[in-house]
Amino acid sequence: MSTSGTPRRPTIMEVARLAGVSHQTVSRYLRSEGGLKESTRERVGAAVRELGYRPNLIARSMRTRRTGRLAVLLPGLGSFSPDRMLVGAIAAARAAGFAVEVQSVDGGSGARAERVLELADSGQVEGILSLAPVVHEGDRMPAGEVPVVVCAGYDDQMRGIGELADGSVVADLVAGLAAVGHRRFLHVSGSLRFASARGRKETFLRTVERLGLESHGVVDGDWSAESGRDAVRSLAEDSGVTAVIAANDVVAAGVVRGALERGWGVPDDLSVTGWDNNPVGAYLSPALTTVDVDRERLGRDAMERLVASVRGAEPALSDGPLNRIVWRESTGPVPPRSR
Amino acid sequence: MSTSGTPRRPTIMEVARLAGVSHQTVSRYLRSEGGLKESTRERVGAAVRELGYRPNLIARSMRTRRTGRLAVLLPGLGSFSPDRMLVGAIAAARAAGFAVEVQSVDGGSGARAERVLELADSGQVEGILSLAPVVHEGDRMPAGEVPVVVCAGYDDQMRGIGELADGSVVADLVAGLAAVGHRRFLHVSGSLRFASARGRKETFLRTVERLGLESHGVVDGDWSAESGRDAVRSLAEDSGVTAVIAANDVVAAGVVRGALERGWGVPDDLSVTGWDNNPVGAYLSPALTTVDVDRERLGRDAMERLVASVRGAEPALSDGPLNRIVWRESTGPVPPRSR
DNA sequence: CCACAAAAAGTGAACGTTCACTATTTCTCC
DNA sequence: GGAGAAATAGTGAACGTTCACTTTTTGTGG
Repeated sequence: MSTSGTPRRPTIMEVARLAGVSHQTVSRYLRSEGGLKESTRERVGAAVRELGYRPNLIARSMRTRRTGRLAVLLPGLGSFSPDRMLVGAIAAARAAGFAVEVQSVDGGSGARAERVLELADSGQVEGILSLAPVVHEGDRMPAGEVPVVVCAGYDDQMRGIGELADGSVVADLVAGLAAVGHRRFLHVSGSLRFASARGRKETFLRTVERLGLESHGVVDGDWSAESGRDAVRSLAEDSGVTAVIAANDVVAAGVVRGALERGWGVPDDLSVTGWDNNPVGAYLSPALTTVDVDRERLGRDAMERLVASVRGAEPALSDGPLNRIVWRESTGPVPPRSR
Repeated sequence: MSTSGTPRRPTIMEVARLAGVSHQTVSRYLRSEGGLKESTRERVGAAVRELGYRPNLIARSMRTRRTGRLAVLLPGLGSFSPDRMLVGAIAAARAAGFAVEVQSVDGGSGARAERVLELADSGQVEGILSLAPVVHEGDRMPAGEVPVVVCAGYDDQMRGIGELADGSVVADLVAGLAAVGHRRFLHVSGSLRFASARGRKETFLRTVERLGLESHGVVDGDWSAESGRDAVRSLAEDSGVTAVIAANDVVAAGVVRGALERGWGVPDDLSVTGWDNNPVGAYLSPALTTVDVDRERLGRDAMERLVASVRGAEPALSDGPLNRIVWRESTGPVPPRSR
């Protein structure tokens, strides 16, 4: 316990005095700018350590007009759960030397657009990453200064990462089922306000066409189990559908339930796939075939794009598989007599 | 598009000039400090609007030595998923006028303790909320200046909120099962580094004792399905256990699986309860009895404690039920012949 | 109408750093 | 060893706000 009231933190000036140099030299030392004689560097370093000096980042921000802070926007409500993505995004930001300010915005993509503008305008952050859709009305785009990256959003910016990667796996899913005889498919999509939902839907349709299969169509859902259950309920008895690609595991759980309620066996009469690898899905009966997504990497990649954009550089995106199909019991060969 | 390069933002000085007052008067206006003549207030307001002036919060921070920012620490890895809590915490912080900086820390509680110290020391945040355990080695507690609240942590600070509330529901769960005849219970806990896991365990033991029931003991798990499955596997044939309280839904799914594998019916031979209300749990067979937790409120309450602590006030915590038992198919009356 | 108090407004410095210069020291080469 | 260049170090101002005062204006009672 020190005896004085508040033990004011030492400043660059005090370090300079102790080291016997000018404050500017200390400043250079702190920015590790080079151009310091070895002996000087050591003296300053010793002074810094002796005083326990730590730079005042706010004062620095004030002078440099850079905050070293990026904002991440989270959807406030709803089933979309960005946890792992957030962790990945934060890790990437930290690795790049940025702090992350997180905001969560209730309401739809319009509300988020408002917040994006507000943030861009505040001068508090150097870039903005939104993990949910953002729609800008008319010309009210954010001022040119602050880059914005939207993940799972309307913007096309993520197309190179999320959508295509997503897509290829939907294609694999369909192809894998086709390989065991399935010909007629149904897709229950997620909320189409999400790029991920749109991407999966489009890829589904493209793949079915490309492989010469039949689509019984797409039911536009909302990521809920109920939407999956309803989709199966409203299927005609003679629809001929033998495989359902659900938007995620929760929807798939609803599809399975709906099928069982109609007396259809899964996978004996109907194969069902999910998405997300919800740990509980492995314990459904039948255990759910699903897609394990490296959400952390998804967030990391998005953040890397943002950082690159802030710095005016090219993003260095990671490679390797982002999604991995986990085949389990809810999928199987097509039934002998197609229903 | 303006013709100049960067359209520097207007400062308080320019507002003052336009309004024909001193910069100090503008400053007073901005802080809505009162003591301004109505006519003056209007003139300044008009100038602010005309210039589109927005205060430079960094400059303000520099002078006031307050950042208006709180930090939230997230566990980097592991099954613990703080998403809804984070959303709640952020909402509460925003309502109180604070921005939130989120950090995620890989590694154990020791690593988090390091980060807490680093943050407390940085002068960048006025308070720290950790959503995962933090253990301080020896005397290296954070400097007195910056309040720290640990949610789901070793600290006793949350006891009034999380643990007791949790506890009461475990008691209800056990009592509910006892009411339909169960006498001998097993608890599969979560990782005991989490206060929530410890709280549920303690309450389980206390309740069993209080109601004059029998505990077959507690298996210390790690929130994983495997730990639940193992717990059931290693149960003696004649253990007499008819009800298992699992730490969460994933563990419960493992317990159910383990029971079915041994040929025990759920709930005919064994009742199983989970925790978290994982949406997929409703579609397990049997559908999982679980506890629906208002995680958002959990986060909000924790943040409210932090804000109160920063301001030296008493926290205004919300009331109403935090947890709600959802009875489903995985629980039922005790089997006629107790195994 | 004046003395005095209270209210309103103004003045200059300070917060802790970096920027844009200038001054000094050190090195290199003939 | 000395001129010139390069490396190193120093000086003062500036970033945009609020703090701690001081000055001016307005209001009040005798």
